[in-house]
Amino acid sequence: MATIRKTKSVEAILDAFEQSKVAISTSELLERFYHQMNKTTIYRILNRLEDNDQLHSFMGKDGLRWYAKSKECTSSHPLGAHPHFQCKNCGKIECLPVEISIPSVPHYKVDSAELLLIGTCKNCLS
Amino acid sequence: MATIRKTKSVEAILDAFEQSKVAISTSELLERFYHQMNKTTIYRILNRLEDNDQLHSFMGKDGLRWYAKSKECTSSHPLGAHPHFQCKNCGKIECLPVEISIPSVPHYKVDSAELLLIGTCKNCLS
DNA sequence: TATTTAATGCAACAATGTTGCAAAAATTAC
DNA sequence: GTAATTTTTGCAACATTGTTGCATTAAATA
Repeated sequence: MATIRKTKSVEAILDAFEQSKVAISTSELLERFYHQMNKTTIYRILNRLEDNDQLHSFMGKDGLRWYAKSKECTSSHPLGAHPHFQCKNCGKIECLPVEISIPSVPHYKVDSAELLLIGTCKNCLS
Repeated sequence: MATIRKTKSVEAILDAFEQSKVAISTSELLERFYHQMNKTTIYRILNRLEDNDQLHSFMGKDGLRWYAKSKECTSSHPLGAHPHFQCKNCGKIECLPVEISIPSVPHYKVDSAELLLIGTCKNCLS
């Protein structure tokens, strides 16, 4: 695995994730960093950070790709998967700090799982 | 809910799902029906059939949208969700005939869930 | 400092999906 | 059956998301 250089662009993107408690969609990242760096660079940095396990990505209900920083828990569990929660109202996605048990399927080899819960978040309920 | 007319295009697409045991990605549907109907028509039929609960859709790991016919089980369970299995090797996605229990999250209202299992399918294992 | 390696910008492209509008097809009313 | 209404379709144009090749720049190493 090639090492990742901490360039200004990489730092800026990593910083966005440090600041954020929720996942960030690619489209928001594009908007946010469009003036600082080329979109190709944004995509490439996201890919690199995901390859490097610093970020993880998954698809939202609407077809957007979302990124969030990988927490410790991710690496400590081989089949480690935490669910994501997408709010129908505000659209935000959060990583839920819960471990889910991945069902096994007879005759199939299951490596990983993605669970997306859809509903209304704490904020939008009140 | 507006009624869906069973035009030739609609019949052709529904037929594809009757024939298929696995889910079908949008890109495959586009390829398959490109010569029979316009791509706008394809997208619109898929949307209509999903609104009508004849098909359900979900996102694959790679960012493609997949469709499969809704089985009886879907409507009988309000939170009804069956997991999907995507094979890393052949790329196919199947609906698993298993019911999953959707975890509840304190302070959140959960309406539905999508579970995508990723691994190697029966076919590719042998 | 020179050399090597990784990262970036840019332009072009590809795939997926949406929109408005006019034409065609299917229903319904008469 | 014909006319009026409603739904569906085709088409062109557009928007968004993402990728690729290549030249350039920046960072790390020798």
